[in-house]
Amino acid sequence: MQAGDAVYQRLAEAIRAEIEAGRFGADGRLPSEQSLAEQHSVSRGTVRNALAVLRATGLITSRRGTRRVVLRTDRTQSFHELLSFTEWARAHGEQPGAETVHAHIRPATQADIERLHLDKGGEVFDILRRRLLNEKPIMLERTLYPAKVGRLLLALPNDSRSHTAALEAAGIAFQDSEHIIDVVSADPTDARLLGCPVGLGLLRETRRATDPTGAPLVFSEDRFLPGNVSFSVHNSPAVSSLTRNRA
Amino acid sequence: MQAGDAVYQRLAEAIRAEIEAGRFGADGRLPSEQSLAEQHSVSRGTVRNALAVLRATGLITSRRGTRRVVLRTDRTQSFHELLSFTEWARAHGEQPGAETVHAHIRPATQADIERLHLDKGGEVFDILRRRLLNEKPIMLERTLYPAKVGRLLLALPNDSRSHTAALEAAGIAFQDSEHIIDVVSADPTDARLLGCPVGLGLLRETRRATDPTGAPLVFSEDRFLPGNVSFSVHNSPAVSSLTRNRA
DNA sequence: GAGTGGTCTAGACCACTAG
DNA sequence: TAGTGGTCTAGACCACTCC
Repeated sequence: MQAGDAVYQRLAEAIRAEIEAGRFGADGRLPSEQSLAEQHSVSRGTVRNALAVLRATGLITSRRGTRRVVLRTDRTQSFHELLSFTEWARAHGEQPGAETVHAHIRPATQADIERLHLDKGGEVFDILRRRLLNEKPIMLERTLYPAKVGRLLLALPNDSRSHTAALEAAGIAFQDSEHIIDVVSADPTDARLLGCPVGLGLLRETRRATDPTGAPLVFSEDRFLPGNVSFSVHNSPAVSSLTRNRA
Repeated sequence: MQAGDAVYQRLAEAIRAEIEAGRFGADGRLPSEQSLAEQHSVSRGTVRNALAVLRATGLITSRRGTRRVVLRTDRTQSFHELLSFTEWARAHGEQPGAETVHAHIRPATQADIERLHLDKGGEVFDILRRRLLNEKPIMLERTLYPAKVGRLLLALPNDSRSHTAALEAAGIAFQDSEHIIDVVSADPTDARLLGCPVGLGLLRETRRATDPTGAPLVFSEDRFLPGNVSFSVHNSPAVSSLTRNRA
């Protein structure tokens, strides 16, 4: 949503907007770095920083000798939409919903201590929510916040509000996130709350987000009913963010 | 495997090796950009290029005001390991295997034409392989190559050799890849070849790789038996390569 | 041969962290 | 206040694409 302060971030946003508006057409060629630099009165280095952002998301190509080419003109997803189910659903023009199954502060287990880098004897804010899309349940979300973060959330009355947005408004900065994607078999709780048979294969996304110091802000595990969502990743040799792991 | 020609790529590799060797310790602080530049007799810009590579893979942090910190010391995965099942398995010290179910050149369907950007009336090299890990079947791999690429592969006698490695040896350059991950229900063919019940939820990875001009080199769909592999992605606000999609 | 993106340099200023 | 990474500039040379 908010454009960054840096010139290259604002420039990236401007170019992205032009691409989405079809300014260069699908398969269109972008202006040269040189001319973009002149048009926006910045140096070539700044233009390159901006284009690197778009390159990393697979929006444009990059190849020595020829102009950059537009690969897609569709809306791209922000980092925030990846962390917030609510923002993601809204951006897709769908009606997000949430029903809290439970939400309470409890002592951290050994696993929690490791996942959230807590001190021994720490507490966590443990939330289980059933997520709806257009009033149909599609996902079960188990979220753990360090108690310090959780207490901020407990002050919020509204169940349907985005936790992520609320935390950002409170000055909590999300810096990095690590996502693990695999399949898990529906247990009796999943089956009851999602209305599916026990043993059905659910798409699972386990996620941990950290603040700029590397301190974990949230650990969560989402289980999606099959056929509702997929995840996609763009990769190039220079920056490879996806890894395949042995389970 | 082969380090790139660029100074920053070789430097990134050198620093990565030092990290993996535990040179700075887990949670250790890296030398400043300034001192790295002096040590390696390069400019700070080149050092920053190198560190950006490590940053993108989640190996090190990046935060204004403080030294960079090592996040992980474990082996990182190369772009090639993401494209080649064989290389990936070997890197994990496991025994990869492949049994070809079928492999033939056939006319492209309409779907193939779109996926591989073929001309009307084009042909594809269609391969179905059962993949083994330590002699146990774990994945079914349906691969489509444009006939032009496929003919290169047909010249190879050995079934167990990595197709990706063979193509690279033949001068084919992989530039970008797009991966889509979701769950799919095992059909009768999957069940028979993987030895699982029909309807079991399989982890599916659909992948398309392109050459530097953006021309598709391969389209493939892998279906993994649950519990064998997972995928992980590292994301940060500046470069967000993961997206969640509505199926 | 002209134009393009990839790489590298050298220097500058700023925002932020930490002692 | 000193040190650090983030950003921006200006200029250079090269590898590559395409005419």
